[in-house]
Amino acid sequence: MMHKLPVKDSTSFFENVYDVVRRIPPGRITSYGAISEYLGLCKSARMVGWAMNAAHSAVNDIPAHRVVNRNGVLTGKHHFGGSSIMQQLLENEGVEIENDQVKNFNQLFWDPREK
DNA sequence: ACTCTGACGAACC
DNA sequence: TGGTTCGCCAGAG
Repeated sequence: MMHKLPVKDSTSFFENVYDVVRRIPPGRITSYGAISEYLGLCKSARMVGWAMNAAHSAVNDIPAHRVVNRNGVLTGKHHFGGSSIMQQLLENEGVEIENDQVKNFNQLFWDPREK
């Protein structure tokens, strides 16, 4: 049978985003754009951030704090229930942050294609 | 069916 | 250098 696909299947871009984010190693960070590019949504980085917002509601252990924008700025920090929660989560992993921006962004950047 | 909204990013002025 | 506009497209109202 299976004439129809399940309501939500693994091809859902939500799942794809979550899967990538979950693979971000602690102490590393990546960008919305990198994820969207990796998923073939290259010009739809907004969708990634939007999926993350949905993930926030979900119970999943999604390290959303490891996803920042292309400049390494913690643009999503206000979605963690506090103004500095995201920053503290990152600092707790050894990521240095200054003025809401990740220091050594280029060095800590994790490319989804790495592994 | 339509309009508005976005945790982005790049182009444009 | 920096603010504005546009593209992207799925959800919500």
